[in-house]
Amino acid sequence: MQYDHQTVEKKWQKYWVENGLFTTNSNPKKKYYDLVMFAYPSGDIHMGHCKNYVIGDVIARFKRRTGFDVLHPFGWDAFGLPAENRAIEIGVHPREWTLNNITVSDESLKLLGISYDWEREIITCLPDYYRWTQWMFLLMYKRGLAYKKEAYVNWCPGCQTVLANEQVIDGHCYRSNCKSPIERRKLNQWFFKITDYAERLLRDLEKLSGWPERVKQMQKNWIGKSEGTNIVFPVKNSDIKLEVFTTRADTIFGVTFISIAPENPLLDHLIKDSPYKDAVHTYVSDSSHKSVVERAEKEKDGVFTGIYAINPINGCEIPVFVADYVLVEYGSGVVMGVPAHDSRDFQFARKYNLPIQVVIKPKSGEIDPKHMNDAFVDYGIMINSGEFNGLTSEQGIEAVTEFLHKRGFGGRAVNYKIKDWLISRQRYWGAPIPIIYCEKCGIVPVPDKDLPVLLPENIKDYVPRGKSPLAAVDEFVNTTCPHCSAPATRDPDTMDTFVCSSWYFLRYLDPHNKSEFCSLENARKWLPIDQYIGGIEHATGHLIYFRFFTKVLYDAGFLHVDEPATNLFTQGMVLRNGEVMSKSKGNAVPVGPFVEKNGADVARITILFAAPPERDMEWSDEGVTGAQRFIERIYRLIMENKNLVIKNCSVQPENDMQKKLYIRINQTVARVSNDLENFKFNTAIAALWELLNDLYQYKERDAFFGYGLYVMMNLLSPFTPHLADELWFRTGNTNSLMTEKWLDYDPHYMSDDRMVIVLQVNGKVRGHIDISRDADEEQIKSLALADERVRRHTDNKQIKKIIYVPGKLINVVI
RNA sequence: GCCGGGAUGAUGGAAUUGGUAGACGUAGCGGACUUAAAAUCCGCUUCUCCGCAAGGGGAGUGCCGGUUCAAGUCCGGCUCCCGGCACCA
Repeated sequence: MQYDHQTVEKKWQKYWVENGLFTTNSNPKKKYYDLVMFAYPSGDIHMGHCKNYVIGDVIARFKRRTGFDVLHPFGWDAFGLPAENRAIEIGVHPREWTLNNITVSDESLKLLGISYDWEREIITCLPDYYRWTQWMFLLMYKRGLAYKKEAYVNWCPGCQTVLANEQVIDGHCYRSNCKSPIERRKLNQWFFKITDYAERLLRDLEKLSGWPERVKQMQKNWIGKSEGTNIVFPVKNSDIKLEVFTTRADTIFGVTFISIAPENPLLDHLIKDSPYKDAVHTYVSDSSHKSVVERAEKEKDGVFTGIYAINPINGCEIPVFVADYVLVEYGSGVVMGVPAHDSRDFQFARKYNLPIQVVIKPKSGEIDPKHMNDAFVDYGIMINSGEFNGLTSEQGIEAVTEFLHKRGFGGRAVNYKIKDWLISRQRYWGAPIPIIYCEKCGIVPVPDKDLPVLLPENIKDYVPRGKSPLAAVDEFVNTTCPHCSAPATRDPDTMDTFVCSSWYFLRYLDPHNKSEFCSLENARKWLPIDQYIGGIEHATGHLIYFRFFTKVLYDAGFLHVDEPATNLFTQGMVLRNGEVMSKSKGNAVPVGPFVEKNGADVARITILFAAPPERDMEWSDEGVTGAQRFIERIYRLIMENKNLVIKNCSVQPENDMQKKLYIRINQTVARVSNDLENFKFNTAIAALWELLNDLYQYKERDAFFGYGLYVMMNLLSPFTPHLADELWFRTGNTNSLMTEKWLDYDPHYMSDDRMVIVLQVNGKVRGHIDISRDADEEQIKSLALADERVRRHTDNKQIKKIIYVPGKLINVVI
């Protein structure tokens, strides 16, 4: 009896859609928002992409059967560079390429039987969607969270555009087929002020108990909160004050120089009368030509500015250097140099023969300043520090900060590593920034009523040349000022696609709303996301951005929640031959042909059974073989016995064999239900496999056998929905299992009334006794001591004690 | 450097949180069915020692040590691997 997956799968896919089984109940009583990260349409999807979707689908199908109104939508993150690069290569319009990819990929998802509510599909490159992306920009602008500034930014020479910090990996472009070394350029760009939310983004991580610890830790590191002191160093013979940030105010007596970043805007003013002006300019110019990586890897160097600053704690004069190991964007872009207690400062001081003044000694022991090889960076006891001598570093930090604060030389300060989010991109295929520049009125936001600012379609040249291709489209750029109607120009840049993806989860809630991105009513119905599923690679990008957007919308009164997702699950990747599955590596398994040959349910089992879902899995032919056998064996067994299937077993088990099977059945219901709640799909399938093996072994064709078959097909439905529904149908039902309530188990038959007690002597297993569950401790002990194998080890020995773990084991200690 | 996570048979992986290590699958071996093969069904498979056998002993979850009647699981110290951040002052 051969299982004809092709016919069966098509039939049920059609049935599900025609009967609206994937359609969301728009008035949920008990809502469950099950969301997988949407996708970039870079071609047809392959099995590597599908793991995510299969996991989401299992959850959706399970939750529906346990009484939830499930929202399970999908969509496409459709703007972005690959489409544009394709356009440059082969001349097809990015829109056409993207929409084609979406069409074929949607088809593949349907072939796998993923239960998306297709009526809610969203595509970010369509004006209906991106008008709201633009609206989000304007909201940020109105709330003072979008601003334009001239700044040093990450420039990708490959993509010919700027990138956000989150898109620079080890000094290189994040795009896997670019990876160019990032350069620094000073450009006038739009930023989102995510730093205003740094503290809340950090603090609220505590609320996210349903998020993996790893992701929270990564976000914490990324936000990088650092508490310390701002210290003001007045400049000698000048009104300029240099402010530095330090976490080690206790080392202030050891400051022997100050370093300022070459890009620091204070610098020009500082050196305007200095005789060392030219040398400084040369140094600044040199370092501006170095890439981020080059600067990080070279030896620390700098140049004296000819300027001296005054240490506010003791009035000492100290030289000011320009040094490009100082980051302009962190703190104030000026640092105090304490060579004795900071490794970088130590190297710098050695190179330029600056004094190394020891002011902290270890809590036990001494430091010999003459023979130091490196800085002493640990906390210790303050020395050579005047009235502060003898304080511990912890006390010293407090005391010095307090001292300076009282005298107006600074005070407590907090710094974050996270930087404002640069969202301008000098590329075509994105949502245009809805801003107009007017000579008279300056920066003018496009009024809401004029949205969307349409991306022009008739563009001839996509090739990036350092500015947006839109700058060359006169019909687009030239407009009139919304304020004064004078001729004006549009911003030619488009937005980072991560802006589009920061709010997409809201559009699903109300995808056809023409007047709002989402009504508050719909937001209240569905938010927060109950389960979000996606890749770990988004930990410090998208997963921070969408939290940021949620908080801004909450503050503006558009949402009632300030965190988007209560639970997050990060799935592992799909590998083949040891490498991540991808089209470009040539190891991808395309969906269409695989499903044609083996079936969607085989694909689903292969993915789910190979490894726990959070771990990387290797796609192997052996895995496919196993999944195939699993499905065939179930089909055969149930079809051969289809007349025996019964929905409940009203009889009580009469013999041990029946009881054993009935217990197995109940245990399986419990195990599978529990595993489904905990993302343990591999062990859930293993439990089903055990039940299957037991059913094969069971020779009686009685009610318990028939019930076992019934339970089997029921529990299968989240994993292999086509097979399950087909069996359900063939055993006399006219509906889909999707609309059947999930099974309960009979609590009276969860375990045998007999138990197996493990017999140990000194912790070593020596035997077992099979005994009634009501047996008391004394009875068991005496049986254990009488056991032949136990006696072999206890005879002629003195028994010290006997440990009895109820229902489990007995350990005789000799 | 800092912060996470991990290491279990030939192999993917189980193990109710301290209580029979190796569930389930794959591969391999053997058996049944078959003229034969495939498929299917049924068994065996951590290493090692004693035994013709039934059976019995010993060791074993990266390494070393500890706690405990009992450790893959807890504690201390390492080794290696993977991931994140990294000139953050």
